[in-house]
Amino acid sequence: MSTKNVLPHHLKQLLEKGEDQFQSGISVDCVIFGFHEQQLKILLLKVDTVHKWALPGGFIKKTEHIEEAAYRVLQERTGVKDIFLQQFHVFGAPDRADASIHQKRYQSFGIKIPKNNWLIQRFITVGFYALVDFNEVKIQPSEQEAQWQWMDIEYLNGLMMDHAAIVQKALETLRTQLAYLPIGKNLLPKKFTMPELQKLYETILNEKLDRRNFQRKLLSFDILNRLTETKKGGAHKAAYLYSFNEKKYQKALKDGLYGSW
Amino acid sequence: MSTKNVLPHHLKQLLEKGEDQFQSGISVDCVIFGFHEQQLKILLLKVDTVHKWALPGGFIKKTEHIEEAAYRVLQERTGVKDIFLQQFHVFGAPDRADASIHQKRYQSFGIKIPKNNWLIQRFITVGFYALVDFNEVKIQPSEQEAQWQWMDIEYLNGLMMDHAAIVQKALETLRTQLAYLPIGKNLLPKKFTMPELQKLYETILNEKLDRRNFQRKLLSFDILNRLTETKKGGAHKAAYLYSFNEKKYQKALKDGLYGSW
DNA sequence: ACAAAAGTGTTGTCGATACACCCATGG
DNA sequence: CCATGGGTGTATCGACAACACTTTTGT
Repeated sequence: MSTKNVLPHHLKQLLEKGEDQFQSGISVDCVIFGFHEQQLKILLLKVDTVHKWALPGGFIKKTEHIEEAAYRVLQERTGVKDIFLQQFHVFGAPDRADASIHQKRYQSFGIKIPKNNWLIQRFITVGFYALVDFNEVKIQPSEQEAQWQWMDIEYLNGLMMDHAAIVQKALETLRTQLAYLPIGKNLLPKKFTMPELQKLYETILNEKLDRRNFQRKLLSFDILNRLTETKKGGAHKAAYLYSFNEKKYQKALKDGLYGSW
Repeated sequence: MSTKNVLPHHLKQLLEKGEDQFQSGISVDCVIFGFHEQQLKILLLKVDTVHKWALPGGFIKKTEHIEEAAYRVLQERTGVKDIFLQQFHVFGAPDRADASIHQKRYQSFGIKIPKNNWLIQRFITVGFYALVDFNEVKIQPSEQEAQWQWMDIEYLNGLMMDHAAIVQKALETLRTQLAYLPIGKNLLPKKFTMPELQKLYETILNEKLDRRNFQRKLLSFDILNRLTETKKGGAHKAAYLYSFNEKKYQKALKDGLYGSW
C-alpha cells in the first residue's frame, strides 16, 4: 500500500549514511507507559511492511549521550517534554535483531539492502522506560508510514522481535521501583485526586489496595500538595485535588521514599 | 620496561582484526567484589603504559551474548566459575573513552594507531558487577603486562576514565539489592559462620548491625543450612558453621527475599 | 433522604529493634 | 575462673492491615 515507488529521503539516508551518523550495532528502545481509563498502556508503532507492533526506538548519534538519544526518540515520537525516563536493561542476545524486518521495508520500495550494510547487522539495544501523561501525548504525524496505538498492558501480542520481553522487564522494573520511587507525577495530569492516584497504583501492581491505608501512606511521603479545589462533576462527594510538590518530589526521586535498610 | 620492541601477537590482532571479531563501539566492564579481612574489595588491573587502575573489561564477540562476554572476561581474569554476575547500568557518555590510553600502550611498541581504527572510537560500556569468593580467585598470569590488585573500596583513587563512577554505581546497586537478594554465597567460602556473614553485610552497608537480630533475620529467610561442625581455633566460644542451601538459595535469587509489596 | 463515594479515626498484628541472659572456649 | 565472644529469649515500638464511622454531593 501507499507509494510503492519512491524511497523516502530519510530511509535512503539511513541506509547509506547511517553508519557515519550513528553508533553502529547499538540502539535504544523505549517502553512508554501511559495511564488512561484506568488502564496502563504502552505506546507502540507499526510499519506498514511489517505486521507486528514495535517499541519506539532509534539509534544513537555519534556525539550523543545514550540518555539523550532516548530522550530525543521520546520527544520525536510523543512531543512530551516533562518525562520520567530511565534505562533499565540491556538486551544483548546475538540473534535478537531480525534483518528481514528492514529487508521487507526497503523491498517495498524495490530496494535490497546490501549484504554488509550496518542496518542489518547485529544490534544490541538499551531499554528505557518512560512515564508520560497520556493527555499530553500528541503523536507526531511526521513518520508517514507509522501507525500507532496505545496498547493495553494486558494484551500484548504480535510484538516484534524480543520487544515483548523488553516490555516485560520494564514492567517488572516499574513494579519494583514503585516501592521506593514517587511514581505518579508523570503518568497523571497536573491535578488529580487521591482515588485516581490509587487506581494508578492498583493498575501497575495489579492488586487492590485499601483506600484509607493508601491515602495515609502516600500522604506520609510528604510529596503532595492538597489544593483547595475539589473535583466536581463526580456522581457523588467531591474529592480533593492534589498536585505534586515539585521540590519534595525531586528530593524523593533522588533519595528514595524510605531511609534504606 | 619489559620488551620495548616486539608488539605481542594479541595486540596486533586486536588492532587489525578486532573489528571483524568484536562488536565495535561497545564493551563490558566488570566490578568484581571480593571480601577479605573484613574489607570489601574490588579487583583492578593496570597496564604498564598507563598509570591508572582499570576495571577488568573486554569486548563482545560478534556471536556472543553480552552476559556471556562478561562471564568470559570474568573467567579469563579470575579463573572463578561459580559467580554471581549481573548487569547494572550502561555508561554512554560520548566522551567517556580516552583514546590516549590505547595510543600510549601501542606507542610503547613504537606503533601509532591509525586515525579511524575501531579501538579509538567512541565506546559505550555495559557495567556488570560480580561477587566472587576472594580465596578462589587465582589471577591468570597470561596477560603479561597487567599488574593487578584487590583495592579497598574506601580508597578509590587513580581510576581510569569513568571507572570510579562505574564502581560507585555498582556499589549503590549492591546495597540496594542486598535488601532483597540473598547475597553472601559468592563472597564467602562454602562454610562460614554467622558473625562472618554479618561482617560482610556490615561492610557492604557500612553500618553496624545487631548481632541477634541479624541472626534471626537471616535464618528467617530460610536459605542457610546449619552444619554440625563448629569453627574452632577462635579465641573463645566456637561458632556454628553454615552453608547456603543451594536449592532454596536459587529460589530466593529468583523470587527475592520478600513477597514484594 | 438516600445511595455512592470520599475524608478521617481506631484497633490488632506482626516484624524490627533493643536489650538481658546463658553457654562455650582459651588463657 | 574469668574475659571474650557466640547462641538464645523477651519486651517494646512502630508500621501496616483491617475495619467503622462521618461527610459531602447528585438525583
